[in-house]
Amino acid sequence: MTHTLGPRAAQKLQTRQSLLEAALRLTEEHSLGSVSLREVSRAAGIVPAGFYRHFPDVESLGVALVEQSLGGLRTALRAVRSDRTDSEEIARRSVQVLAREVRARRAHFRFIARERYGGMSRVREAIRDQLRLLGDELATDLLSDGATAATVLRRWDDADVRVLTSMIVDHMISTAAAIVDVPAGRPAVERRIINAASKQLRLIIVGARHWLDPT
Amino acid sequence: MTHTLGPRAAQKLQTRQSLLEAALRLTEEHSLGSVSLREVSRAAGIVPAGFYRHFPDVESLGVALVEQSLGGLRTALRAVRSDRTDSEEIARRSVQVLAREVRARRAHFRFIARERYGGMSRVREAIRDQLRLLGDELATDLLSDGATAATVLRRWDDADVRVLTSMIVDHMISTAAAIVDVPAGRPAVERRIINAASKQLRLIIVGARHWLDPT
DNA sequence: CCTTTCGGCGTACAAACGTTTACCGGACCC
DNA sequence: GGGTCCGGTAAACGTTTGTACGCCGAAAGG
Repeated sequence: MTHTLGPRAAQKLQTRQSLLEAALRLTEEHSLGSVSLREVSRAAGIVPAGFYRHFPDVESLGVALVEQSLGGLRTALRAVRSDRTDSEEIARRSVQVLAREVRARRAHFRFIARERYGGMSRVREAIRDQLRLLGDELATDLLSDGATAATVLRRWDDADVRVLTSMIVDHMISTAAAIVDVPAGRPAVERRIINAASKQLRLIIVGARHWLDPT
Repeated sequence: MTHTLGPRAAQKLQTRQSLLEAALRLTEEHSLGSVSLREVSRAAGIVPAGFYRHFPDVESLGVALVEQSLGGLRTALRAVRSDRTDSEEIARRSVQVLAREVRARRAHFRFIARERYGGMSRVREAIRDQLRLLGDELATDLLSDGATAATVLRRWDDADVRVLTSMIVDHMISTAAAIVDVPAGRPAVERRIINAASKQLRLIIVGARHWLDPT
């Protein structure tokens, strides 16, 4: 039901995408708040006034960027979890997929890490919303019928499950930020970070498994 | 051995402090990178040119701010851990102290959260160094003679201990960021965050305790 | 006491900024 | 085929920016 758009709308979308990519490129150096409207327009190859044909201000462009970035991660992670149910396996694969995603779209994740706490308020808000969604999806997956984690987690309070999943999501984003921060072309350092992240995630899982144990 | 300074140097220190506080106040709205030299000078009550008498640029001011902020947290946490040795107790008290510190110097922590990934490179670097120190101190405390955690952790690989402590430090900063993000005057929300953070920290501890368990 | 030091002031300037306004030309629609 | 829509352009505006220069007056120091 996607109406194929005429050359008109297609060209507009493409320019919009140029703006998004330009902003992404520029945020590798300073945060979005200090990227000027003129700067991003220039990098996208249009005149400053043209910017307003797509976004009312830079902040709105940021919100669009958030949705594009984290939306992609969400669908990627959903795919990972759909075919496997063992929690240890899910953990290991999740970190792998995260690392792959980060490598494939490094600038996107740098942007998210940058703006999560540092950005303008509407951008921060958009990120928080997307991360909440990520946590919700993780929770329903962990509680779903096939999941081995479900046998443990079903004995938990619902709120506690959310505490767990939000911790996992937080850890995921921290890991992404750490990977992004590693200087380009140092695979050894990156591997060390991924290794640590896997251990940390497994540690969370072990903790969850023994959460209700006596002593 | 602290030479009491004349009115000359005292006044200079005070102006410097005004600059730091002004920057702290301004970073509640935008990140340091988009705070202009003129803006912070104006807020501190001096003329733009006077700024150069204290810092060569805004970034250097940021580095000074990092040391003041995280230095304070480090000494506060050191005090907490020195008199108690039970890990569960340490965990609970650490979160309490963190919450107290955050409440007492909210702007400082907002600044750290903001700039940790979003800031200018030298500022990010300074934060990373301070957090590494925090992790190191935590590691030696946990391995020290009196600590109950030591009986478990001494069986670990050193690198794994560092993986654990860096995770705890990360979690601490995330918690601080979350507390800071809560709209002012909503103690219920803040309490919920602190509660969740305590549970998460305990979960980490439980995980660590059972780390080497079979299955 | 007389000189040096130095934190802060005032002025200046070129550059970059956000935003507005009028205009162009090709896709769009009837 | 003719009128309308609309993405992009060009020029102009008032502001704010970073940085440089010379000056002042009081503390510091011999």
